[in-house]
Amino acid sequence: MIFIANNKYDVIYEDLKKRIKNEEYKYQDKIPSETNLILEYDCSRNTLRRAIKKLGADGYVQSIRGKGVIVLYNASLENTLIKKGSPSFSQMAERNKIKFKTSVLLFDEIKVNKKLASESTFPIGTPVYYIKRLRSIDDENYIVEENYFMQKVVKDLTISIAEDSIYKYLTEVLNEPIATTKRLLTFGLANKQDEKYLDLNGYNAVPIVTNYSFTNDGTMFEYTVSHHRPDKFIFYDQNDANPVSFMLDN
Amino acid sequence: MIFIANNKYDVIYEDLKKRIKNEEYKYQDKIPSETNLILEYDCSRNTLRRAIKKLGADGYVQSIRGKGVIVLYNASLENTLIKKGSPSFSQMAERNKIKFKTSVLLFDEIKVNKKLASESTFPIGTPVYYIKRLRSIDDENYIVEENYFMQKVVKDLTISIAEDSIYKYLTEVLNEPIATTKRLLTFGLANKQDEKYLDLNGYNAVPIVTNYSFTNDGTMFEYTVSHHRPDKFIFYDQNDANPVSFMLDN
DNA sequence: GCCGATTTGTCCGTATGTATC
DNA sequence: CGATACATACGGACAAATCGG
Repeated sequence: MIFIANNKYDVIYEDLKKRIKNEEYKYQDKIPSETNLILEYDCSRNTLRRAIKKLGADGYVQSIRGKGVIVLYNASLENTLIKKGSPSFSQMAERNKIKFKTSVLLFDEIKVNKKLASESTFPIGTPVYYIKRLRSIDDENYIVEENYFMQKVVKDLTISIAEDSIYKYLTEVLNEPIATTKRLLTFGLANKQDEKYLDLNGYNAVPIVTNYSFTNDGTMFEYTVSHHRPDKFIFYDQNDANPVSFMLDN
Repeated sequence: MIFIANNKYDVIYEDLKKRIKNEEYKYQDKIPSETNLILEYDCSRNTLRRAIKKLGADGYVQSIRGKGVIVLYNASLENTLIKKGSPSFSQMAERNKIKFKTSVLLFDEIKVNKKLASESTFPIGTPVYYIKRLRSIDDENYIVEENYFMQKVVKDLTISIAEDSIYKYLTEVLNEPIATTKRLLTFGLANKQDEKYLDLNGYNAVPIVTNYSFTNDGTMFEYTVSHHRPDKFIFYDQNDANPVSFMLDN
């Protein structure tokens, strides 16, 4: 899949990113000043700064007032990260890019009961699809997950759609893009289902990702709990602002 | 600690956030249009949009072109998240806000060898402080961590500083703020040190957070590996853009 | 189905403030 | 102190999506 940048600031962002990755600007180098880049890209200051800001948010550069913009991207760091885990296996991108083989273990229509309501925040009585699926690649199982989808949003779901891609069905058929996902990562002792389906490889616990997804118009329509294979799980973030992790303290 | 917003857009951001949290604008409501908010806050469109963008990045709202800006923040979802883990225990904020009791298990000055170089990306031969520390609250141990700090940046470190807060020393004494941290989260089988210090509570594996921190001028000066208590570990993010998680596939 | 009003998205130009050297 | 660099803020123009009449 080729990424097409439609906006001017995205074009500039992609171009600068390419230069950094090609090490035209290396780790700890300064990139050219705003003034020079404005001339080069023939754009306004706002547009250029927007591109720089995005590079910063993605961990490629760091702006320093009065000095310039410095490259943080470090090819050798990137290599050690890639050694630890192949980016081909991005969970963020999983929905639309990676070809998981998906087996549907259970497919049902239920109404939200009190217990499910308290963990999902769906109102009691909401009609939802309840699905259990197994995700695998090359006959190795990586994820066992339970999905709850609001029937009001994800209309006329079938097993064969659930075996393909519900995300694709949502965006391409129902024309309902996913806007935001809030995500919680915890670790839990493996249950019988985990033992049955996942190669635990000596671990007695698994990473658990809880997802709350929102449609473009702000409705929380999905609640999903995924149990991951523990030995190959990696979570990476290069952000400095938002992600917050903490521990239970009860 | 009281947060003081210096900039106009931060003042607007904080005010709108407060209104959302007070449920003046509730989940799925539209907030007033740009035009109205510009009048209310007596600001330019750019300034207002900057505040809105930040609210979006933090997961509070979602903008929809042609329609408006919709509230995603859901008090009841927030409550279920808080039930799972107290935000008082934020790892992001850990460095400066939370009072961990810190015991120094080991304090040494070493030069980076080949093995350390390959996992940290410090150049071979770099002089670093090598520190092992145990973090606890109320006599319960939560984190065992190994730090490597470049001596060129973190000058004249002592055990008593390491027992207090290296972050505070960096910012307040050396006047060297931390700009960015890249973070990797994995799950590994517990070693003898984990068994000795952490209450594993039946788990045979622990969450491992690997940190690469950069100074304001773009130097990677810290490499840290933290082993966390597994039963109470939580990682939360409400972002849709950057964080990427994936699994090893070798 | 079209049109006009409303709303957010993109882009431009300019002025002023602040930090660095 | 002056030159350079990024940060904040203002205002205006046009594009694109949505919605109601």
